[in-house]
Amino acid sequence: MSDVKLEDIVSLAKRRGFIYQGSEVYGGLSGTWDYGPLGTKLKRNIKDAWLKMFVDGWDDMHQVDAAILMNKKVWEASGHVDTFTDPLVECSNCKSRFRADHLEGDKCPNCSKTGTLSEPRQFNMMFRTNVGATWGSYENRGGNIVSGDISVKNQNGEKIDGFSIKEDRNDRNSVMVYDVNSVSYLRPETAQGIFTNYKNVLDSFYPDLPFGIAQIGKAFRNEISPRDFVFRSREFEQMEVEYFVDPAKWEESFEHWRKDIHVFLEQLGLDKDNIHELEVPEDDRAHYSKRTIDFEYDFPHKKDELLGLAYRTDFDLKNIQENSGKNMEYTVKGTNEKFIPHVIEPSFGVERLLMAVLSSAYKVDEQNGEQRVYLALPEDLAPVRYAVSPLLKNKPELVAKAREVYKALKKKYGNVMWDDNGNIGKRYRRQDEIGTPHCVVIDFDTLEDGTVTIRDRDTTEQKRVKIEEI
RNA sequence: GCGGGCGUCGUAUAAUGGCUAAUAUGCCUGCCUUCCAAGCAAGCGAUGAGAGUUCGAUUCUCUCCGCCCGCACCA
Repeated sequence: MSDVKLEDIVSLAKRRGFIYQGSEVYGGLSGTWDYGPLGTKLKRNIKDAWLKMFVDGWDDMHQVDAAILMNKKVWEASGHVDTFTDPLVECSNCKSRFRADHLEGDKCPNCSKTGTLSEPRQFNMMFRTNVGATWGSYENRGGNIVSGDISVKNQNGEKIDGFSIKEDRNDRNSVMVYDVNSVSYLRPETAQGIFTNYKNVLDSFYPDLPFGIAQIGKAFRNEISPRDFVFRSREFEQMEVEYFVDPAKWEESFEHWRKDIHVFLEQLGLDKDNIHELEVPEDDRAHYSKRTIDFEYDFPHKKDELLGLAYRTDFDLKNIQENSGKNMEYTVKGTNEKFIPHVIEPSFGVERLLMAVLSSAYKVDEQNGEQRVYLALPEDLAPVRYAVSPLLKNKPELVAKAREVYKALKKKYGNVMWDDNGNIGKRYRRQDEIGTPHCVVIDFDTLEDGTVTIRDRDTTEQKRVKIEEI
């Protein structure tokens, strides 16, 4: 288990400019987090590592970047509009909640009253409207009105469930209803942006099977209770691949992915002992999946899902073919064999990886009798790779030389920070906390022989090297 | 969503129905400092938002917002 406290991570993330509460100046917005300069860099490095490994590192991988807003039909065909809900019911008497499919009859299992169970569902799609809201009426069920817990009729008198609805405070029988025809959903997964472009990529490249289409992008879910820092939020970033395979060979590719995922996680510095594979049983799998492995990680809050690997069959392409009328078949070159490819889908959450990286890198040790906190980030992930300091900042010749070294390193590596704050010990501690692997210090010897000291974050040891050798 | 707890400088804590809301750290300016949070001096910085009670509210009450914990949920 992780022995780092979540609050320590949150505090450091805030203090050092990794992650801030979303909309903080206005009191925040539940389930949103903003990334500060270092958090943005760390996130970028994680995404780069992923691209390097799975897109650049695999053959026949094609990256796309689809629009977040998509035609409504995408989500109707994918099954999300119908099934992407939590089938909960609530007792209007005792307020307890239950899964609708676990109940028998209309008796509340908690307080035993009958006829008190509502007909709610939590709609997990987020959406935006293209035009302003209109006013409509709803069937008042009595008691407290809860958004998502009432039904709304559209202009044709048909019941529409699940939309977030705002009460008119002046008239409790009137609510604001969004015009259904103007709705476009915020994608709850990036996958559909890939499937909808499958045909386009085929037309441009016609890659041999197996091949993959990769995408990194934001996704949105109307989570009931965002929780555990950035672990579960309403807006998050996914890195997904749809890997198209011959249905007869899906297991081979599945296994390939499974292995590479472990390699990747190790590269991020995650401890093998904290990573657990969970074979998801049929009952818990998504509606499209024939096999799913959840990769779980020992987070500070608890063991929880880090990413998923799913065999998605031909569910999506088949749906698209049926709903769009367009042919999604793949023709094997040479044999002219035709079939709809099946799909292996590894799905990574950037924030979850970031949280795992932070919590595994968070270390506390003792230096000269004092507690030291440092982030043992892998070199490629560290937001700052080199910090450059003059040993003393009131000696112009040292400062000038240090500036020179800084400029050269900055040009070479990019993520290099100038630091002349306080004294040298303070700088080391500060750089430790943001996970800078190397501190370069220019002293009087540098002026003589062109060598500098490089101090290592994890061991605190220093050695002298020529400037050019860095 | 329900129930419980909480919300004070960037961070970590203290205190208070009435005095300039304190301490450490941080940040900033200057001095000093020849390698692991040294020192001196000056400065910056907070009661989540709104309403109510009150002569007076950061403190009491209510609503909202947010965070944490439990339940539930997370195809």
